[in-house]
Amino acid sequence: MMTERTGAIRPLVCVVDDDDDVRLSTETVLRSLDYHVVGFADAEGLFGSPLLDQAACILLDLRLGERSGLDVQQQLGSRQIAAGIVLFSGHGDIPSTVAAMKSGAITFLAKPVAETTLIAAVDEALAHGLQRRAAQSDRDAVRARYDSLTPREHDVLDLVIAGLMNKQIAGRLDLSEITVKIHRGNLMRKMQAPSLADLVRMAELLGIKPTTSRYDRG
Amino acid sequence: MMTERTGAIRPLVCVVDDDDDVRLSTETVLRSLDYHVVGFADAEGLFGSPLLDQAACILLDLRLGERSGLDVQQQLGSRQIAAGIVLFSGHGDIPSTVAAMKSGAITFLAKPVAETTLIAAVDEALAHGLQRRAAQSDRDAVRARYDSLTPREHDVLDLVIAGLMNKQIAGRLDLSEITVKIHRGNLMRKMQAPSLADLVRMAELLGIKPTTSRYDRG
DNA sequence: GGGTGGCCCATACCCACGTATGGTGGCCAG
DNA sequence: CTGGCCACCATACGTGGGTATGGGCCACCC
Repeated sequence: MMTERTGAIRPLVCVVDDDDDVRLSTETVLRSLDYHVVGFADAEGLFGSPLLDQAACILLDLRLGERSGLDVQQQLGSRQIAAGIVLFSGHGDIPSTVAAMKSGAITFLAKPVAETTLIAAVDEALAHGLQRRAAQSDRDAVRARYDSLTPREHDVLDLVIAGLMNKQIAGRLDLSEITVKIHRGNLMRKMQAPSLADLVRMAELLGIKPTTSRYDRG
Repeated sequence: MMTERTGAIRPLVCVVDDDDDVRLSTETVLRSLDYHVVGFADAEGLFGSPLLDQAACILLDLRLGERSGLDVQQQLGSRQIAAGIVLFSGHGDIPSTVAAMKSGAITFLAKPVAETTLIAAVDEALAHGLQRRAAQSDRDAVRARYDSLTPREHDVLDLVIAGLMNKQIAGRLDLSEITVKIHRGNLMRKMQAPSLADLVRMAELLGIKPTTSRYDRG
């Protein structure tokens, strides 16, 4: 699956809690089990850290000063952070739990958290985070190749993955068939697609839906 | 998207609660808003009903006599019921909520449920349920065609979607190239795939991963 | 025993695909 | 203004894909 190995990155766990006692003790527990842990007292610290992009698991307190952990979670999502997120709280309620889970949290823990429970949650979050990270780096690589295509190549790709023949593509784009062939050959090379099947899967990965399809006009 | 229209099915909402008062009042509220509702006092009633397959939304009490609503939810999942599931409970706790959401519940409501909250949850569950139902019927249709293939056609399909040329497929399966072409033509017809691109997407839909790929042996 | 269906193969033909070679024109930046 | 990139097109050739025609072998079932 083309997983990325950027010089043996140890999976990173971020602990975000404004309560120093809770945060530090959590960090200590995890470090004793050989996890790579970084703590933050607030959301600003987390978002300001260059380590954020390496996080594979983020433990997030529901109450972080003025902000809600749910807001932070949303923000992590919009920043494309591919980490498994675990929320925890002393006064957690059901609506918060539902909101967190809907936004893709791995789990929601009630303080005080038993050590075994914590470990299980972290492990699960790490697994998800690493998997998401791998998937995302694959997708980014394909996306980069896709972005390197010229506008015309994009047009052709779109119709190619719709299953149209070169002749039909030429008709749609008001081109000669030979020109379509050239664009097609170029985009296959640029996308590094060994075959049409691979190209279709790449397009699926990028969420590119084929336009109209199968209706030709000579 | 090939959505199925089996004679104007009105989306069905199932209410499962052993408390008659709660169940009946919920039914009444929903019916007054023109939802199509059926109530059940226990899980046995639900699973025994022929209406279950038509359900697009299931409201499930967390406590159903001896059984947990979570068990029922699991069972619904293993029975391939494509409905949006909403759990609700008077004494809901966070672990239950997490478990429900992990299993794909739309939301988890605490009793007593405000009417607007209920409606919002039902609408969301219905939307999910109907979408899942449509997706599932599409997938089932493709699956049926896939199952109609002969073993040899399965072999060939597998290598076709891996992007191999007929010549390479013939080598792998120790066949003549012409035989591969025949199988290929037959499976394209049986799968009702207008093009290779569509075949690849069908295979993706069925979760068929291409074997090895791109390594030939002359 | 004859029918059905799966599996296999050959020749032959046509079309689709890919690419090489060679050329035109537009646009923009150095 | 020249070099580079994009877009466009033509002829030509080789290969890949699809299908028709015709045939052989085997297993299973009525």
